[in-house]
Amino acid sequence: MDLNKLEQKISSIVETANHDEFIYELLLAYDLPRSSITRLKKGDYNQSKNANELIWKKNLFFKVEEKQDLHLVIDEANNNNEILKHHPRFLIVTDFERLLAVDTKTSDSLDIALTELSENYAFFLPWAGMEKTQIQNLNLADIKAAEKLAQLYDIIIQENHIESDQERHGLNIFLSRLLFCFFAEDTGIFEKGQFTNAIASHTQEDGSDLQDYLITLFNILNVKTRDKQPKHLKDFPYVNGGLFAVEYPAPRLNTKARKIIIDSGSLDWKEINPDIFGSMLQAVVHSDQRSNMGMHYTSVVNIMKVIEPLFLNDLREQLEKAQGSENKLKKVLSRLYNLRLFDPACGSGNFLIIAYKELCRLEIEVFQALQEIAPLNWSLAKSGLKLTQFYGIELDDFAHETAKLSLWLAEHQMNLAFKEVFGSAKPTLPLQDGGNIVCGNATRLDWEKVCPKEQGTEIYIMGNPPYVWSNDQSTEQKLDMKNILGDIKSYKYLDYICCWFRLSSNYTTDTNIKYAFVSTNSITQGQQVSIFWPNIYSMKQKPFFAHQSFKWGNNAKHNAGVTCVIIGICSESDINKKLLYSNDNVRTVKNINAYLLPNKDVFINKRNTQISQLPKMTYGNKAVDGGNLFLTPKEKNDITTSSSKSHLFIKRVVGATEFLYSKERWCLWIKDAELAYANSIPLIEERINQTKLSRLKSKDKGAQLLAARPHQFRDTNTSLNHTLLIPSASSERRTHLPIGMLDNTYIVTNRAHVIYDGDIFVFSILSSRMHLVWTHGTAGRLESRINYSSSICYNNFPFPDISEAQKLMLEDHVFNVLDEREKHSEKTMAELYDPDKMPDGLRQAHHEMDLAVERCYRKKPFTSDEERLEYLFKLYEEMIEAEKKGIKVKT
DNA sequence: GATCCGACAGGCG
DNA sequence: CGCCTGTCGGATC
Repeated sequence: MDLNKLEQKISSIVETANHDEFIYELLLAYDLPRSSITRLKKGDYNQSKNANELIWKKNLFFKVEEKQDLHLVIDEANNNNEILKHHPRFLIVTDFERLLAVDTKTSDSLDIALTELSENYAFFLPWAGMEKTQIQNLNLADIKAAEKLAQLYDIIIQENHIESDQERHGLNIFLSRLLFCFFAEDTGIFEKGQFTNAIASHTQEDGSDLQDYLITLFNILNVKTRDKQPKHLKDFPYVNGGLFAVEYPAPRLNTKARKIIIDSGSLDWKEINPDIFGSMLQAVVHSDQRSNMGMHYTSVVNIMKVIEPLFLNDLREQLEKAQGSENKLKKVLSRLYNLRLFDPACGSGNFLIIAYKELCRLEIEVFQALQEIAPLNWSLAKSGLKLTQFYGIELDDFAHETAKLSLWLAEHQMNLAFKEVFGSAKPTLPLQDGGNIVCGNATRLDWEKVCPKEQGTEIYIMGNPPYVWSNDQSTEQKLDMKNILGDIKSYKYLDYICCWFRLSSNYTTDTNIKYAFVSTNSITQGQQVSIFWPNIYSMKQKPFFAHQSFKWGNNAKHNAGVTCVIIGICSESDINKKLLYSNDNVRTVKNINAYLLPNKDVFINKRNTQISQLPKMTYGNKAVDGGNLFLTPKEKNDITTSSSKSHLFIKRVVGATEFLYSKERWCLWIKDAELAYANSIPLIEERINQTKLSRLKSKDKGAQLLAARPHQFRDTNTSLNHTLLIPSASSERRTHLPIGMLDNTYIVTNRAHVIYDGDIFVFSILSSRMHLVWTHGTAGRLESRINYSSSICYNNFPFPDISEAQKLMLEDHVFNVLDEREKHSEKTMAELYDPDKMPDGLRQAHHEMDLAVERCYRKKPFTSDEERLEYLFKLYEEMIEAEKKGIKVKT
């Protein structure tokens, strides 16, 4: 929804629409379906029997009332069950002079002159699917400005030949300067409206001389003294500051572009949030990102989660302790001025901007405290914070220009805040040196050149670097990985973000510098942990605070689908306390390990044999068939009715979904010797051919080789008797892993792990709380789901050697659990193991089985999952030690 | 030959 | 559109 257009439409409705059409036009403006509105007009949808009234289920109650007081009318409607039973979202009454409205969901109300309706368009945005909770933290000024810019950008691209990097860079600079001017004329840097008024009155309507005009103007902004120029140019103040220092071309512009520029003057630029706006702008110049504007910018909430524990809380504490002491307060000031903040993946600079604003607020507090105790010395408060304290690296040229610009805008906003408190502030113009934002690849630049470690400074590194897992890394990124992480064994399994952790640790070595990043949680789970983190630990660096997994979220229309963690790292010797955050909880813990658990440091390595006396677990059968070897019940039926012998080649197939939700699925399962016969059935032959084609098309060499036997899955494993099944990905909410026990007629796919013909008692181990706790602690995750693995989770699971008698006893419990499941054979496994719906009998059977399994470890019962995990980690280490020495652990 | 993972992806209410 | 929960097969060792 284009908010600028919406606002315009509403204002024209108010001006021109006749009274009968008013409400329908209004609904149309919010993009409600035209056909529904037509039927509403005809009366089909109108639930009201009264004249001058309209009730549209779930959407609207509308009444025209020209005699009574509108307040009484709307209150009455809001208490009228005949109206409310249709659940209208909005109640609106009007006499076409004033308009009153109530949002029945939020109880917000509106009481305005009808002419003010367009300014209040946001009130009815829920009609367009935008809830107030969504809009609340979202500045509509940002969206509207970004939309305007997008329109302008599109015209410039059409009218100008922009292809080379240099041309693109020129355009980026131009947009950045234009933005500055809009902002400047709305916030007192220029005269109010000076920029757009000058364009309106001194350039041709067709836009033909606008290009030259802007080039001239931008040049003048860089000149300190003017004389010969005409007055309308001379009146602009001297800006400088690098923004206008170098002469760049301006693009050709046309009538429409000129109009957009002039119209932009009426937007609310002073309401712009430089942090978020920058991210939206980025989407303007990358048209592929338009649909998800700002998907990857970090929300202010998450930025605070990084900077507060990293340095802000410490500064606040110091300020608290300094209250009443001029000396101590002066120390806080000098500490503020010696801070250096460095974001090596800064995007459009939102971390730096938020940090800058927070430091300014702190500085204001310090000055207030100083004025209180020594008013004579501190009557003239003058901010000493400088943009040059902020450092950044950004790959994208436009984003890096935006970051520089946004820092200036933030500086001006903070100057205004300063002025509000102290009555005066340093002048914004001429612009001072900006932030040290470098455009380039952070993995290839020398960070010490970007942000030199000067004596007496206190440096913090922070940000939200890019997450790219191995399969998605570009050739370029793979090269970066090799350069930064190449010395680490199996580094190719790591996420791209590890480059930033490595480089930060290198930068931080032998200093008291601290760093913290928002990261994908996958580097703290599964296989990446033991590949990556020992390298950081060996540099004597450790996490000193961490946020456990939380779902990524910001105000973008479409959020990125990823679950994040935040990790703060510094030299071990600099840590005095460790804070572990989970959701809204904080606790001080003795240790934060690389899994971000409050346990001792462990690294669970992949291994391909079992550390305990347990049978081999493998992966289910992988098809790599483009879907052609799988059959729905209907497809299976089509084949079996076409040929009487075809059922010989069809088997029931089970992956995680089929197992958990009792879904029926079949597959072709053909032995080499039967191939000729199978091929004689046309429906089967067709599928085999399609499989071959699909395999030949694959980028993967292994898949291409498989094209030689397209009648089969890549793997062809089955059991003689029974199969234990563990879903590879499954919900983390369950209190027990849903383990399957299948007979030998089933084929299991690679969506599940399997133990073929293993001892029955193993079922009890896999189902146990002990194993679940271990799994939660060590396995990889799909977001927050369990991504079970054999080489990390199962093969490393410590379980004592037990006697035959104990095995028999565990088996009894297994049959107990299976019996309990059988009692509810109509239910799916997902229902049975839903923590809210689990039948009592099954829960009890599992509980007894848990106790039996736990007695294998020790006599004393476990009292908490933390205790269980601690015990398992300890036993794991002992078993690894013992294995090295070639002995067995006594349990 | 074996397998871990997804700035996800698909279904449902 | 937000919530819930696991497909499929590439990239890696």
